Amino acid sequence: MRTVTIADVAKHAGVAVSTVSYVLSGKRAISAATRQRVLDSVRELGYHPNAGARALASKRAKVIALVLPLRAGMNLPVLMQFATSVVTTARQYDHDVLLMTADEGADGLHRVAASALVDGLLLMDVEIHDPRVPLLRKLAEPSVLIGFPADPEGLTCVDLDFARAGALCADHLAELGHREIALLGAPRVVYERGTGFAERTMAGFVEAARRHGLQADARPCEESFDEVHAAVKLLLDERPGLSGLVVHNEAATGHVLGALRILGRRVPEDVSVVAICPDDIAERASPALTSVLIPAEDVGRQAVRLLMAKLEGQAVPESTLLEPRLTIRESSR
Amino acid sequence: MRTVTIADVAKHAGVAVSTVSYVLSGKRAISAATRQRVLDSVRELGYHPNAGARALASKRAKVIALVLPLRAGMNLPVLMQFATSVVTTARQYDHDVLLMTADEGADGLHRVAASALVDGLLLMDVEIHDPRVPLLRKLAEPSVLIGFPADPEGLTCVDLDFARAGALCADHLAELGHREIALLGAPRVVYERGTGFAERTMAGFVEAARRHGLQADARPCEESFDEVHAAVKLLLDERPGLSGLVVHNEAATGHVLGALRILGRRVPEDVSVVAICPDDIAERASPALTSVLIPAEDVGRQAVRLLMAKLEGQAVPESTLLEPRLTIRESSR
DNA sequence: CCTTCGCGTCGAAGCGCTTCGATGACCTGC
DNA sequence: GCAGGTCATCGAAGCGCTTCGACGCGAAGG
Repeated sequence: MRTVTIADVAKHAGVAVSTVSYVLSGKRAISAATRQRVLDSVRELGYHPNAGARALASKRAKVIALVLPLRAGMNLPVLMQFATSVVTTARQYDHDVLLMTADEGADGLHRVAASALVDGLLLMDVEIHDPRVPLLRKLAEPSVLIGFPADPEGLTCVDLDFARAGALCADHLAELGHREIALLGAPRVVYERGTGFAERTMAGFVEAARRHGLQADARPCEESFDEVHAAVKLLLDERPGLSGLVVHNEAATGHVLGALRILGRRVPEDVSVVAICPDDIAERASPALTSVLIPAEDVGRQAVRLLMAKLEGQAVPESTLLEPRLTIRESSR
Repeated sequence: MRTVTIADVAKHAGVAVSTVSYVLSGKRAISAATRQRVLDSVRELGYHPNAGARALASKRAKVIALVLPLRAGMNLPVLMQFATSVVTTARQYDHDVLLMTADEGADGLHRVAASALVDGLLLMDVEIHDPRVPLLRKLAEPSVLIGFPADPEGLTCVDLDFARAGALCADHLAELGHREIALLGAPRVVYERGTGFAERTMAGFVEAARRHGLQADARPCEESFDEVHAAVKLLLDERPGLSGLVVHNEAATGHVLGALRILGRRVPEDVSVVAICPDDIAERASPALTSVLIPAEDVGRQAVRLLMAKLEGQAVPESTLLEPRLTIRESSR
């Protein structure tokens, strides 16, 4: 069973090859009658354009690269949600997604761009001093970054507004009347790496707390139960008056609740807890956690949209910050 | 800056286009001198073959599709590890990976195959009665499945030997002298969906326990703390003599430990716990869990190898089962 | 009535690569 | 010294598609 080509369709419909092409791309007017005849033939023969040929002739592969970090300390469920939404959104624009891991590094980006395998790049988990950023500027390949490097000048970046997220948590706790609050963040290594989002959350939190005149405290937090337990214990020992706790560390969220239980603090009676995490985790915890969700889907969708706009040659804003949303559940009062 | 083509390289090296092609593919003998000259030109000009043109002419895109499920109840970290190892291994064979989500369904498979976007398919999380399987047979596109459908006849399937994994746990507990043991599995929905691996683990466990003359019990297990707590409590109430517990549910693993702690059972003094999960989770738990690891990386690597072999036209075994490995840590004695 | 225009369609020229058959140059052995 | 055989290289024919310019035709305009 030889594969069906555009020539087969043309013959079957009794038109020229170019006519079929124009029907399919809509780049020239075609009479309704002809269009219908062609479309029928396409369906009947089960025609699918050959991707390579199309890419070669049109210089558009209809594929974008998704560069995932896949390294320690990352938040897998969020990453996954994100990847899903990227794929889904890309498909809506009739594009496919090539998966790349960051360990191919800059060479990898160069390779896929130079070989015209992809039309654009989507980089996740961009760091403050990301070695890929300078290359990106050189390549002049359309790209969108998730996260912010130190100097976003001339790039297109999307992210949740983490500063606002941190602030939102502090606002919420302040509103409830708490006077002493703290934030438990990502593992130390994440800060050392200079990943922007973790720092920005802390900064937003501290700043908002200061504005409200609260006593606040923000520190990294490792992910094993024992370390979480130790950290929570230390915190409670040092700050007896502490009554509000923000957790921005998915893996640790459950452990924090466990540690509080063991340390004899009730949630929310003794300590109010607010998490920054996806909704499903917050809902599954017990008690269900008041949370600021990380809108991975929105970010993915938005990133793809921006990239598509760039592929069309449209101008797009340099930075897009997505507004966080607080959902109140059982863990805060 | 026009992009460099093979013709540019040919001119620069003073040879024919076909000679450059043969140097690069190694499909015909080329004198050492010429080869070197061509290679130098390639480097100097920074030449990267155009993927579309190559695909068109050679009928090989050097891209494989990775079809991920991305639905509820899946084990994200494992999935991620798996995806990483697939990408890495594929790159070793000079192939790239196109990411597809299962919700594109059979149409999606058909599309990428018919458009020659990819040379082969890697399907994850195959179910017993998977709607994609019949299509796969029709397509005659080289493919490898992770997991086993009801009838693997004529397909190529790879998976961890879950029956052995379950058995290994039972063996281990029997050896330690436990007489009453139980297995807490995946959420009920996973069994209802007919995902093979969960069932096979249970079967292997039960069978091995029977062989050792142990009293055994295997049940599904949800993933919220409350439900896990309830399930563990019920189990201990019903089976006071229970002293060995196997957990085959990543999300629940931590909660089981928490529940036992709350219910006043020490691990491993009162109850020995064995988990079936990736090593990092087992190590991070406290106490560190004796575990059978899910070798996601091996599975990914093996799957890609098999697919590449098929692309070369080689015959490959219908089914490949990867041997599980038990690592003894602190949670069992 | 003839020119002009726009619409719908066609033919052909590539896009950059692989691959097949052909062509020399050079060696071997009788 | 020449037929036969290698070895290295070349030229050209596609692969299946897009796109540009051209063309025929009926409608509109003078």
